[in-house]
Amino acid sequence: MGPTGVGKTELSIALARQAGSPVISCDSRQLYRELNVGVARPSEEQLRAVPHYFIADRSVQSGYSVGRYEQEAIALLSELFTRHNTLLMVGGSGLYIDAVCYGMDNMPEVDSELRATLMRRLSLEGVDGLRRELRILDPDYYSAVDLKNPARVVRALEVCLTAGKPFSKIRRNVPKNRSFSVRFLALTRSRATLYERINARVDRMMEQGLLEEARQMLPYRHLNALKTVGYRELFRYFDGEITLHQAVELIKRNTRRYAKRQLTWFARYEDAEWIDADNFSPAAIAIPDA
RNA sequence: GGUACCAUAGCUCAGUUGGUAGAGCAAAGGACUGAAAAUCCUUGUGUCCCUGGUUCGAUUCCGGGUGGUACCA
Repeated sequence: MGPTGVGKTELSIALARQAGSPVISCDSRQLYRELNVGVARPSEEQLRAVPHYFIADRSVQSGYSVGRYEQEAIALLSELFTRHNTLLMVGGSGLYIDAVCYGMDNMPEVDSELRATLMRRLSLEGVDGLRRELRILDPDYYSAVDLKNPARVVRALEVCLTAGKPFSKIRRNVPKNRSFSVRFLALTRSRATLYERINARVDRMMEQGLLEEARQMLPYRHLNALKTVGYRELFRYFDGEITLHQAVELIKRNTRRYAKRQLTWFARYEDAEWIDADNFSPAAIAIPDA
């Protein structure tokens, strides 16, 4: 794991070879085949060097979610573990990492109409109305949740309404038993270097055709998959709301902020081994017998 | 070379009728169970250019210096 732009992809190839493992991606955006330049997908060459999973193998229209990822990843792992002792998982999506390592509680499938209705109510009455309803349906969660965060309130409500019981009764927060043990390697760099790399990478993405890639995604801008740094800013440019230069600067800033959020997330893995990518060689990591 | 104006946070600037200062942006810290590259919360970081003077006290007023900008030569 590591923040975006820290150098996970490059390192992953070397480590995968060392471990005799494929690379199992844990990235909520590189999943999509339509997203390439903007999500810094590994190069053709890198993909050829080692087998990769969960890279570019579904559509932005598939309505993917962490829940599906957990199921598919666990199924894949148990299949691969029949042939491997050590598997390498690489990615920066914290929630996806948690889903694999600790599991998600089993939640009902929520009808997209219900979500849409709640979103409509959100824009009409604000969070207040939704909060009041949550207070009735799930007082426990109401007192625990960040009530200012509409995403949290909406999700809790839709689960309550679908399941017919409180969200907090379903969200048990008990780690699942997994048949493997996990070693967390967290890559980091000095903040200054990380931010320089991010800024430079955004410029490179623009040279590599991010603008055109984003233009082709315009019809899908309402999908969750496209609520992504690098695309949404360019959508605003297409709308004539900001200049191209402004869009690029915003992509850099928002990517930096994203990296910061990732670092905050990773900081809670108490047993993570932190690796300074500024001076490091793959050989420094001892991979147990592959 | 002369005249005028400016010099305050990383940047752009406001302000202090003399009691060591605050906005925007950038940034920092945090939360997180099917949107997660998402969503949300909190926070002002400072030789007020340097140096003398006046004053109980100067970032503020006065002199000098340095740097910048504009105009005139």
